[in-house]
Amino acid sequence: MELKNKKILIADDEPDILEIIRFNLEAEGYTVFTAKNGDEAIMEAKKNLPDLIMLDVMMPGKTGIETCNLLRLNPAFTDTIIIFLTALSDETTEIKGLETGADDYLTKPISPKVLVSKINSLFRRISKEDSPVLHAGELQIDRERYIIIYKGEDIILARKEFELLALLASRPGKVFLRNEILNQVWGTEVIVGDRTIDVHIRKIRQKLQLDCITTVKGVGYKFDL
Amino acid sequence: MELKNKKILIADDEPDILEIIRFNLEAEGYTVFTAKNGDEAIMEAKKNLPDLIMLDVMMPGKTGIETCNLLRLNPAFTDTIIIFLTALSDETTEIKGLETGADDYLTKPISPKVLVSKINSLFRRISKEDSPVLHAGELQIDRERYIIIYKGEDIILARKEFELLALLASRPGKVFLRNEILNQVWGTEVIVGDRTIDVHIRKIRQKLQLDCITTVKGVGYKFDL
DNA sequence: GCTTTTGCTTAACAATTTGATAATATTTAA
DNA sequence: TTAAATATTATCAAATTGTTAAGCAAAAGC
Repeated sequence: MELKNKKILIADDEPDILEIIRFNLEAEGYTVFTAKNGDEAIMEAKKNLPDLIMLDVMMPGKTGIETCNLLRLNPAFTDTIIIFLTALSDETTEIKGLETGADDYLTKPISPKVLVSKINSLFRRISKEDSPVLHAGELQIDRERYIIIYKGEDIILARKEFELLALLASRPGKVFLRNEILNQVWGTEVIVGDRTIDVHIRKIRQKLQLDCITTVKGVGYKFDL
Repeated sequence: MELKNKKILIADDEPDILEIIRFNLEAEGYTVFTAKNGDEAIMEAKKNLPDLIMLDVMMPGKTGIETCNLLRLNPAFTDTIIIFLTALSDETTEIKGLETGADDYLTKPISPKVLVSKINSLFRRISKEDSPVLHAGELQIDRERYIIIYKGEDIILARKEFELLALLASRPGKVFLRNEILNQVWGTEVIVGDRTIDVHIRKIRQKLQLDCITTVKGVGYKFDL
């Protein structure tokens, strides 16, 4: 479920719409934030730095278009995907032409399937990070295909091993404390013994045949090529 | 980057614009040709038979609109996608209304993201209308006739089996979470048991006699040839 | 209208993989 | 050196998926 590392902010004045969209996108594995109006959307955007922002065009206070223009003024949001939600009735050329700084638009009523497929395809086609592949030297970590590629060879890791390696490799050089690792890979509720991490680290080292994980005694582990 | 087998011709008198567009489209995997004016565009079009032609409206000599009209007279270009590039200032009703024989238009200044997404979506629209057949290696999935063709043989799958395979094959290599599968194939309202997906997967594997679906334990399934 | 077939789901069980632990060996830093 | 931390290994339980058969409803034949 937490496979997609993408944040989406939705702004709409109708709570029902917010919930429907939230439900469907969370089911897809996205992290969802919501806002009731343009001002709130801008605040949330600055706070959470979403990868995609969905703005209802007709909102009390600032319209979606005004909100979009304000967001685009901020360099932090030049690369953010912005899409509009519009009722069929106000589907003007302006929105159709996407001259508003938005990347796409959706018409209400929203079909969950269309919503999800559009969002997915936007991430797939527009996002600068087109593939969810993490490159670290000769090593590629493909979250989508759930495989490791080392020198062209596919290496298959079990889930915990994969998540653990992906975490470490997400910030090469950074030392992850054992606690951080436990929280990120196992979650906060699960309690496992002391040696569990070690065993998984060992399996990764074994399968990769590559000395890329360094032990920092008394502290944690780090990934380095 | 995936290689799209599509040719795009761009005509604009400003070399900078040509290069920006060329760069972005080539990065997307398109093959790009350029022309400095209307006459050159017509020559290049005849020579390379592009799938899409992008014409600046304001060009010395023939305007983009005149060029478009001339191209449309030639039967070779009746099915070619033609879009206009226009500055906001000369965004006349004529262009907006697309009464010119063009399929769409883009306004300058051009956002690379919008450009790429528009081009992609135009191709997507056309290709979907053209053939609802999904090719994946030796496998063809015909959404319209609801059949699978493998090495020339027709394989008939039941509806759920078909939809499941079509989903997985829509993005070869991508691991679909069980949740994603349930949402896409069964919908969000329906609740089915744990083993339902497995049973359908098994039937597909059985009927296809082909090891194309890989289990990623604890994660989901993926299609790979 | 009745029967047969087909498609879908479920349940029960088998097979497999994964992950955690314990026990032991080894390494490291003070 | 020595206590603490980590590595290694084997083992076992739990989680996950595979397989099969059966039940039922809807569709298709007769």
